[in-house]
Amino acid sequence: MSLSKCHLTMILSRTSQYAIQAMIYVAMQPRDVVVLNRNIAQQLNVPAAYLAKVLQHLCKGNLLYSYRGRLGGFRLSDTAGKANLMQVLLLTEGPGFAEECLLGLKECSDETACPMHRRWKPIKQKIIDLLSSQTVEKLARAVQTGKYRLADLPGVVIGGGHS
Amino acid sequence: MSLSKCHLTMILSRTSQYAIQAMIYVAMQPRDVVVLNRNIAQQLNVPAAYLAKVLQHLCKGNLLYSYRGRLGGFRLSDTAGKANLMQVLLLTEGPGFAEECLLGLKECSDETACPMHRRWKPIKQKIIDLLSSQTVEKLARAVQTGKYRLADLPGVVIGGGHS
DNA sequence: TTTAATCAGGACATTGAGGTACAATTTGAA
DNA sequence: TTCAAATTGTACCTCAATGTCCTGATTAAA
Repeated sequence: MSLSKCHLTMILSRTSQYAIQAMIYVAMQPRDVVVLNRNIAQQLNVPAAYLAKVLQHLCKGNLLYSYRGRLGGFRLSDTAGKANLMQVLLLTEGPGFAEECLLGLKECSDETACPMHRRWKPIKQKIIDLLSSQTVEKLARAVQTGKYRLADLPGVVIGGGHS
Repeated sequence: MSLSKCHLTMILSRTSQYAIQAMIYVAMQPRDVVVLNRNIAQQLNVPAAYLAKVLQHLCKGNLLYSYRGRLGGFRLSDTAGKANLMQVLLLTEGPGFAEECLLGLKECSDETACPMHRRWKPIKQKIIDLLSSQTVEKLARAVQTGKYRLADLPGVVIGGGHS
């Protein structure tokens, strides 16, 4: 019986969580600093090889710039600081990830709804509003003040790249 | 690259969705009617063999009674009508499924929080409140009025068991 | 020009959720 | 007593998400 031993998804995939954490971490660095995948993975305590793929994806979506070769690494794209979490999730979860019916019906709209639809809709909207209102920059600053943590380790360090 | 082709989970696993749908469907039947797994699966348009496992699980959690042999089937347990969705999800998602940090941190509480914690917490509470307030019986009645749909097919039929 | 460091990308391994198949068991009815 | 119909339980299959590994391309510095 493989039921009820679930991985506790609740909204965001592991991939999306890594993506958001990484974006925040990169945004915490000075703008002229290029950060290594290795350092990001270390600081966030996530698997480096997998994180590399996620970062690659964020590059394709123009949220990060990557530099190859010696002294290479990643840095925030010019517009990424103002990017909100919905924009990040658009890349990692795919478009329309917030459209789904709570009970899984293929058709579930105001016209033809599941019995949870009416009460679920405003909550879903609140989630979307929250994710849309939080920018990468804003979250990075929140962590820098020391009030919040990013990784499981307390006190994520600034630096770990080369200028 | 297998990223961004996700299955659009958003909160509930397929298993949980099946469980809730099935509970509502069974609750729509007259109390002395025993419903066949086959009929539930047909009406809800979900795979019967898998649904059987989910139902089995709901029996272990005392939300359903099952009767074996000829004229066997499932019916609501004595208390299940008053059961709310959190109680169903407790079985399918496991305990503590609503505890997790949005960004995936192992440690994320009021004392040591991720940068989303403060704003996420009230929304999570709203979700929990909603799921706690909706009982199986209430949802079943809502579908019976015809205002809401349960399955992808419009108009789920009552009956399909034997008394 | 060589070398070291870094990302890019493909191939592969692992894991768990979702799904299928079938034998064992129980039970009502002929 | 026998049989058919039903659940139970177990074992397996499939697939996508996650994670690992390795080779190649690229670049700066020695």
